[in-house]
Amino acid sequence: MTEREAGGLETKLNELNEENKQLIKIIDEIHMIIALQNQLMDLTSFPPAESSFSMTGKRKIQNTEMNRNNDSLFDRIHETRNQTENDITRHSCKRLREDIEPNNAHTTYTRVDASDSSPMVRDGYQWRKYGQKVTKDNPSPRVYFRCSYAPSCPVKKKVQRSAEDRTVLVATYEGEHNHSRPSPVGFTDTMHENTSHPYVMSLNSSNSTVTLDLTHQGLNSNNCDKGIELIELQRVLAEKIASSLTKDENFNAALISAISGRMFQDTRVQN
DNA sequence: CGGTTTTGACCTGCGC
DNA sequence: GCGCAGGTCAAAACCG
Repeated sequence: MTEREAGGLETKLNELNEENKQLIKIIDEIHMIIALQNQLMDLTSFPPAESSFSMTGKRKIQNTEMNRNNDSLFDRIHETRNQTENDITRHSCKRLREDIEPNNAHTTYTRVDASDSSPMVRDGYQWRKYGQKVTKDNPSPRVYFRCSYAPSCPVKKKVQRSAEDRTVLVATYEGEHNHSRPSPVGFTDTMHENTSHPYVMSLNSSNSTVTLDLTHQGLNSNNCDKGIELIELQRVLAEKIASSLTKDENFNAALISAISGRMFQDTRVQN
């Protein structure tokens, strides 16, 4: 191989690396939108204040605040969605994470191994257990966690297995972390959790675009049974997406290039 | 030894 | 006022 050919290849690899980074960032944005959508679904699924749903005084206050925040959350989701669609089109990589950090209580559903008795939901943050209680409507104990950064960080979460499907962990988060995620390791787990809500995803492999339709809100994530259905929906969607992508020659070529580029980069670092 | 987990006791709100 | 249920506290045990 001539020096000129090697230089050309290296330039191309660098370009592919850059494109790969942009794609990763776009995927991050998509997951952020899904997380935001989850919050919206949870908020909109709360019963109205005058409903017969039994709540303590604290819960009533929380609901009032949540309803007040709904309009602005709708706007933010719409705005974020539009921005991400534009970003995908032009391969922009502006991050949205700081803008859409959750500010209210929200619930996530996580499917776990049935043999796994641990109530831990890995979400990248460190938690300290401070209580456990068996509730009336569920034989599985509800476990209470506080953020390890407490008392400076006010975030709490409750984790309980679903009464209907014990392979599903229902985690309810309250408050907002006032610090950065201590470790990026758990982030993919969080994304996994946060995909357990309805959305319509379509793939256009010919021009390498992915479109998320977040307008589909026919399902209510507050209902546990539907939460489980959504997990199944998510699984089917993921399979279809994977199937579509692996059949696409352009995607495969890009993936191979990206991986080989990364390997080349690692080799250079080691040298 | 310091941080975390366990677990029974205690507190609070709500319905009757 | 009483009982119930959910949430929190705090001392002891545990662990790295």
